[in-house]
Amino acid sequence: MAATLKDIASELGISITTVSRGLAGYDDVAAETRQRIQETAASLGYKPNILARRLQKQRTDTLGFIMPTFGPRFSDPFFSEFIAGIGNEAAEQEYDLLVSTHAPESEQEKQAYARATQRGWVDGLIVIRTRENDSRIQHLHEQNFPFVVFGRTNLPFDYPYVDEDGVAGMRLLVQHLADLGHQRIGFIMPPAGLMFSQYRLQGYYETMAANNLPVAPEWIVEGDLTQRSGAEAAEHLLAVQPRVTAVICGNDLMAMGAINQMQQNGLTVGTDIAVAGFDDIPASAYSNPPLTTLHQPIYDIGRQTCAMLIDIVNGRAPENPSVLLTPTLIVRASSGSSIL
Amino acid sequence: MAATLKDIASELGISITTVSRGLAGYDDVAAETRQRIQETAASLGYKPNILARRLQKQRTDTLGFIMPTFGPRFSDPFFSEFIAGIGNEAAEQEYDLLVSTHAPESEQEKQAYARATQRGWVDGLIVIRTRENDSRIQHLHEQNFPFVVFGRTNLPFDYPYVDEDGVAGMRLLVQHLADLGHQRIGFIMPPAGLMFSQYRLQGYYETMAANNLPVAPEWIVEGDLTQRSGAEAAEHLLAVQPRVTAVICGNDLMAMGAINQMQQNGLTVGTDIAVAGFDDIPASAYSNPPLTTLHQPIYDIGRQTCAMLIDIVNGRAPENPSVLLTPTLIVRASSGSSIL
DNA sequence: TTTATCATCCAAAACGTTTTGGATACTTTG
DNA sequence: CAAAGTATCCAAAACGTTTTGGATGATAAA
Repeated sequence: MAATLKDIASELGISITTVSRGLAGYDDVAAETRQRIQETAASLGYKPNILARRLQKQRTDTLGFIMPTFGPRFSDPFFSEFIAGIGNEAAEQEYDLLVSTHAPESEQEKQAYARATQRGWVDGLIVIRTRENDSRIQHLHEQNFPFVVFGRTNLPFDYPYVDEDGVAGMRLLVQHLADLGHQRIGFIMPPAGLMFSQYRLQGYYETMAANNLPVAPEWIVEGDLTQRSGAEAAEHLLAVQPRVTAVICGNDLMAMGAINQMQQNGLTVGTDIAVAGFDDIPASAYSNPPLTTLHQPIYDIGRQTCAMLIDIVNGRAPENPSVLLTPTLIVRASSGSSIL
Repeated sequence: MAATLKDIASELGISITTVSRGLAGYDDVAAETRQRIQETAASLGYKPNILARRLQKQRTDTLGFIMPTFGPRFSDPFFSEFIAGIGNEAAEQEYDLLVSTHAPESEQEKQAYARATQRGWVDGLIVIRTRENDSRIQHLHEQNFPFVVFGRTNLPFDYPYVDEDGVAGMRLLVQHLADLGHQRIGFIMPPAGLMFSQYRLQGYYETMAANNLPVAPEWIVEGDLTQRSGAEAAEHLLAVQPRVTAVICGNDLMAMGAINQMQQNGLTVGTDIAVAGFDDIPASAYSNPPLTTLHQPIYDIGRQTCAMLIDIVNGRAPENPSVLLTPTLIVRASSGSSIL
């Protein structure tokens, strides 16, 4: 059905080699011959078979991205934006992007990584949402398979990564609230197994201490990054007396859940209680009240991560294999004004 | 470096054929031989080369999905959820998912579709956000390339699709508002080029007429599905006198932008003015006020679309190649109570 | 005239798998 | 004992490309 090099060659009565080289633009084929090759190729509707080409070239020109997500009802806008970032960068550099979703630490996830490191699947992988002693990174490192991580982990070897400085980010948030006069500041933290939770928790402790503010253990509640868990965590937090006057949430989604819960409890967010998020997803500017948060350039991080991976896949050393970005504080109404 | 069938064969002093068939589980290889093959394969860390296998089998076991998105700052949660749906279904049926993003109707998008229909790229494509005389569907149909559409278009041939009944959906929304006593109902519609806009607009007109409610042209404003455009559209709408008492938005994101804008203008949404959205993204339950909207099971639609495509790719006729789903109305506080 | 250079072409190998169509030797059946 | 069946194996072709290492004849330089 579909035309191959052989079809063009026999149509023209020349060799497959010449057709291939003519199409590829080598200069050892006469201009006139090339012309005829191109014409026949066009008239036959020739399209190269990617698989054959890839098999021969021993590379897939494809990057892989395995999203670590829970359950079906899943729609963190973070992922849309991140995929757009890596996808656009990949497309510009003529790479394909293979995407799959698996629950973190699940058997399927392990299998997906095992498959991905098989020869011929993808040339490199992007890893996100790092975990403690991240088994994925361990595996990729052992297999000596090309990868770049968005995030860091506590494994005793080097690997290329892009990450935001979670400690610095939390410092900005806590300091902002402390400056407004808050003394009892709660923290709805992301899942403890995630590395960025640890950095943010560390930043929280450090900055509270730096301001001579005590921390009660009940002020720290763990969520799972969904609105629902934000609401539940807020419910717990509000029951603790004396009540916290400010709450920092591990991401914007949980912040929105928390705000909703507080409002249902009759509190006015921004006045009775301050709330801050983390991520600055587009929705955070349009929530009611608009959300104080930390801006992370997810799209750009995606691009940068992907660009770094493409460098590595091509054997080029990235100029900086350890990128640490400082997020910027976005103050909106949810954190209110000074309560002093 | 990596072990191949040839390595195993020469190690064992048997033929490649036998190794291949032994590994594949054919019964024309002795149990004892198979045993030895498996052991050597394991000890050599053999992993089949996917490309070679695919080239031989003449299929990629890969599905493609080209997201039609604008600009960089893009994070419609719709896409995360849809990708999770098709991704999980694909993974379960052992298919890979190739994802890329391109601006609708752009040159890159055309190229992406042209590439995707090349032999060896993907076995089938999923198309979403259908447009009038959708060139993508036209192209795929002409090429006789396997695809399934989420949405419909106005082309004069049949193609497999899953869609929600936009007319019925709008009927539910308009009727809900009409029943509450609203007579001047605005519509922030999605981009006119998208087919679902047309259905929703049609449902709007029909149901307004069915309730003997006049429609002023100024009540219909077009947005681009982002919060920002929802806010801008609301600004326009609020300037029209006599003011509308209710606004239906083409998706939840625009509804949130609109609500935000109304609140900035000092209106209390749910009391002074009613607002409804479309999609029921998770955030809509946690907005302030919570959003009346139409629920669409995006994740399930993704799964269903993908399952249908896999059927088609394998030459199985899907039992129902034209699925039309009726969304369900979710009433929350943003539409308020009766104003009569 | 001989040698070197150049322009143009191509046969064959290679990438790593699966499938086709037997071959071989051994066992069972009539 | 011959014929048929069975179990086990494999050489070669095929998938469609790119690359290697020349071959050929014409032209330019010595």
